[in-house]
Amino acid sequence: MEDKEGGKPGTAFTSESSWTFSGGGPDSVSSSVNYFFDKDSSILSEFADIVVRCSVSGTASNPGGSADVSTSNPSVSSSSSEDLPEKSTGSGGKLPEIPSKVRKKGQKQIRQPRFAFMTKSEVDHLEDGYRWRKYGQKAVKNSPFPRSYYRCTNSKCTVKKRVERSSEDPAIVITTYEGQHCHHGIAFPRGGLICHEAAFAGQLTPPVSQIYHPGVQSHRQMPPSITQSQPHQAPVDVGEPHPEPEPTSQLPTDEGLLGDIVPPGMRGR
DNA sequence: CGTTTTTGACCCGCGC
DNA sequence: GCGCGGGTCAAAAACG
Repeated sequence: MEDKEGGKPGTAFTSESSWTFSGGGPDSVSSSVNYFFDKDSSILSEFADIVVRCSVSGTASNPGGSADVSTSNPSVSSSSSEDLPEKSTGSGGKLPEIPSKVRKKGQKQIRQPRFAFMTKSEVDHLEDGYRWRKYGQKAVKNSPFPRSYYRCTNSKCTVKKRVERSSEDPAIVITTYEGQHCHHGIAFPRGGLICHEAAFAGQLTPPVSQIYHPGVQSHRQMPPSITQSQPHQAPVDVGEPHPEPEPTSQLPTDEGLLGDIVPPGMRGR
């Protein structure tokens, strides 16, 4: 599967996008964003340190994204920061000899910085510039949609990603990144670099302001990312495969979305 | 042939 | 203490 072209996955959104970003944990979440999926918010808050909620689309329930963002909320959990000591991600755990897998899980793995955001997209797996390998899928209790677990293909990188659809809105994809990439991005054979979004994903720690890079698009060298049931997304397209990052205008793909996620306030900063 | 996806099973943490 | 839900691993299959 590799890449088929990352085509442009979904893109149904075009209208305005409203973003709500909250950093610093649940507190902020509750305070700033709540108009869209309450439930989700709880979920997100659960996730964690940073939660970025983006609702794109049509519903436009948002007044304009202009503001709710607390703006600078660099409070992005400082705690998690830094690189976590390492996680072996459970993988290391499975020792063939040990009857009971002693995974890190047992040790209560250290919580890695997590970053969750919601995206309205048809595809579940959003491209962020990194290569991910799916290692599991599980049915979620409250949602008819299964949750997929991805891990960065870089052997040295232990970043994980969780993708699930909102039970409230199937169109909303909740992506949660966990951990930080220890590599710059993937240098795909095609020669692309990584998009900042990816970086953003990997740097959950730093101030959000840096996280978002609207201008950056990606050169999708990654697989379409359609996982699971979705055979292939409709060729929506809007964009061209040009490697040149566009100023965030119309981001055709999810990645674009990511790039677009930047709340107005943040962009400036 | 190599890599990724799929699927079932196992284990752990938490709540009741 | 038991059950439920969530998260991860591993083997097999599929795909490029």
